[in-house]
Amino acid sequence: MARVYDVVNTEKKWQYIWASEHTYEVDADDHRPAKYVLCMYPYPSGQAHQGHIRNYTFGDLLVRKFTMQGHAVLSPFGFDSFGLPAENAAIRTGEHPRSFTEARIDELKRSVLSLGAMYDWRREIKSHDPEYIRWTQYIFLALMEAGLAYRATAPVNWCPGCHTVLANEQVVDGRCERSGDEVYQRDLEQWFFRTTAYADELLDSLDDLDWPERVKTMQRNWIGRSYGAEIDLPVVGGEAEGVSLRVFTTRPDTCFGMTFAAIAAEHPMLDMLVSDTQREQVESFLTGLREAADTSTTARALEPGRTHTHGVFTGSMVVNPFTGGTIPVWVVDYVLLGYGTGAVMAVPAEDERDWQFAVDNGLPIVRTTEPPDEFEGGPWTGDGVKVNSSFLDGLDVATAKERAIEWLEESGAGRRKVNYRLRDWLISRQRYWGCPIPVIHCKDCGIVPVDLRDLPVIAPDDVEFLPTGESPLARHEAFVKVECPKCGGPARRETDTMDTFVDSSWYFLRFCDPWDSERPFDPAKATHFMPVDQYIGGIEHAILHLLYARFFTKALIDTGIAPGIGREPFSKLFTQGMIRMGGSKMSKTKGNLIAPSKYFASVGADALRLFHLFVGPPTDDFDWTDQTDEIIEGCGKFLDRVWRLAAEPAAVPHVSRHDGGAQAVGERLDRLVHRTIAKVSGDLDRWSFNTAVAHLMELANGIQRYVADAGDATQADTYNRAVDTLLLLLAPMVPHVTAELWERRHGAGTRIHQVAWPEHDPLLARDETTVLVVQVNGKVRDRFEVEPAITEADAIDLAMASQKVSSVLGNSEPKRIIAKPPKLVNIVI
RNA sequence: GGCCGGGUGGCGGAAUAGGUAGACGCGGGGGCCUCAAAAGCCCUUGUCCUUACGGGCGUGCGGGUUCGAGUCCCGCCCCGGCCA
Repeated sequence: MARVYDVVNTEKKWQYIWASEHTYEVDADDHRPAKYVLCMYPYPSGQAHQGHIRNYTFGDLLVRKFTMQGHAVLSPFGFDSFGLPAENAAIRTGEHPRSFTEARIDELKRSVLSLGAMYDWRREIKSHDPEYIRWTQYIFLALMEAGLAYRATAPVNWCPGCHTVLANEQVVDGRCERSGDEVYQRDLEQWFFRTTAYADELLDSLDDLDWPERVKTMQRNWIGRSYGAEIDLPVVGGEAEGVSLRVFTTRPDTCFGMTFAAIAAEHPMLDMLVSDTQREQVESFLTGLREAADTSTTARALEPGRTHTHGVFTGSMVVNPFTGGTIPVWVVDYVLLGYGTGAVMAVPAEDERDWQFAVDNGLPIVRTTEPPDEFEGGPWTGDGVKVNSSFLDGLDVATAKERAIEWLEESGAGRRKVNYRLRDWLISRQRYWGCPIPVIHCKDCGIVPVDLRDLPVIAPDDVEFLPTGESPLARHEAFVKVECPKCGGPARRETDTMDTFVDSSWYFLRFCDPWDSERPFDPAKATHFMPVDQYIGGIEHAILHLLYARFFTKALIDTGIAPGIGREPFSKLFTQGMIRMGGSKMSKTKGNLIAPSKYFASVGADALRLFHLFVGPPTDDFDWTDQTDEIIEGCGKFLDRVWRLAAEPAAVPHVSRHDGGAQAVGERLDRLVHRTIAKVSGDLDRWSFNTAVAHLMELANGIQRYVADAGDATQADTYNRAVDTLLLLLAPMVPHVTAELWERRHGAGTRIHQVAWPEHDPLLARDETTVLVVQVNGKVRDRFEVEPAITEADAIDLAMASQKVSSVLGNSEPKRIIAKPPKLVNIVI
């Protein structure tokens, strides 16, 4: 597409100027009020994709606008550079993950620079940088000392072929996605962060965050706090006689309806509970489960539409402490070990799945809540009067719950209990390309932290990447064999690395002071910039990343690493929509990436940025289609039009002829200018970028119309005011072309992005006239141009005088007239 | 199954407090300029009826509230997300 200016060189010129003038580098002692705008730091996957472009366009718009509004905006950039793809590539091609990753960082950085997005590159962070590793490890040890990092056995997805743990995403149909081996659950010693210690705070303080409700709801569900009771059911007879099976329930009011107990297949007590007569049946049930399961941890949870539950009797009986009666214990496929105690009291009458199970297996059903009259049968989970429940009879559900818990605590059979769905965060990965966990295992001293002076622990480069999947570190003798820091005896270094979510849980704090060589960051500098005023990223991080980052912030405050900062890291969160193509998310794996480089080289970064801003609401997903290139070209054409309007101010003569007509059109343009300032400023504040662009297009149309209407009476000052305002309002969106035009208009060395954001004059921004709509029975019949201050009486007179109205009215008398001056008069007949 | 979004021209979308539905743009049609084309500029473009003037219909479907509903309420269909 032919353009009216040299797009590529203009953009290169300004990118060079901005970098050399350090405009967007800010420090903690800056006198201007601080703002912190942050886009989620990316995994370096090579050239930027359109999702990145969209993200950084939004971020840069805010950075530049806030700067024009007088703020010192902290706008850092970094790379989440540890992770699986680099390691898998190493196994495949033999290339070291470091060189693989750094090549991709360079590529991504080039895209970001070509976009003209402004960052304080002095602060750049890479997760795999030894300095960053040092402080990540330092924090790990601090959490360990505070009891927030601990070691425990946990069931993991184990691939026997690869000798490694797999993440749930790596398990496809019960098999390892790479080797194809059948995956099974296995217990392994692993490191955890005690996220559950903050469960209540993580949940409760969501209320005050200016985040999308959707994200807050997802986090609330993920934490999943529920109030109820824990009940001990004593086992009678058999091997487990005298032991109690502990169950959790949110419905202690239904205890009198408990007709059996159900436990998860992995429950540690299961073996003890299985009687000799039932052993064979239970074994075959468990084998069947293993075969049927896809092995993700939630595998056997009910899938949509699944109506049948399975299980077998264990042969053991337990006592229902409320009734004193005995009930059977069944092992079932619908109870998961990970939730509550891994065992539930089954109340078929008041729980969907218990009902289904009781019906399938002929177990008794006892209602304890009276369903409403019109109820047709099945489980009733709502409120109602308690029945068949001894001392609870006649109460409503909420009161009965309280009474039942009181009874449990008095009798010692149970206690009030708050349960969470949230688990502690398992951070161990049997991987090479991650931050090494800085501990040493000594036979005599146990787990010994690496001395702070010896940090960072860096994985050696000379490891073999073999397609076994086993961590290369475990086979590296020189790395593994160490002296115990405590006793000096022979010891083994930990070979697991940390989940990459650990790196991303504190990078926004390191950005505040990335040069600190004494500590992770200076708390005073962190306090100056934190919290992040605007955090921008994809909805895919709505749960884990944001939850972990919140956990870290709180934990770093409580361990004394970050005293003084606010307990919530991100005041405002914006989650942008996805770019899709052919119905699926645009991604490298799907091979449907549209590289931005081709646009940088043709229409330019400004046109691409304008397109992303203009094409729809930033929250919405966007479908990339055949038509998309035409829209991008349209954005380029608009910038050409701006260029023609703005390039040569001298082309418009100052004519001192003052005829009334010319003055009126000039005034009309002035009003449009001020209305546009008001609208665009408001739209940008509420993230309505698409309408902001539309209003700027209208302003450009208005300027063109002004020249056409005023002809040789065009006033240079009126014209120039309008054009300058257009450029200023466009400057955060399309920085290169506006910077160039501004310099041409105002002289060498002038910088549009250092000019103050325009303010509107409320008097001028007000409409001089407005359209009064006249309706008859709600149908529009006529319109009049009126003054905004028109009185109700005048409006009605005007309406009644309308020819069109009277022809519709005919002989009918108006029954009622609703007047809402100056917008509307509705005549009802 | 539950919860949360969403459904508006040929297309992306606009309508901030219940008051002109379709801003702005893409695409289409016509014109000017040109030897011609590209670019640019101007007009036009929801749909149906009408030569025209004008009128009917129209925001997923069916009801309702209201002087007035894309917007609020009830029921339903479809799409997306999250959770079970």
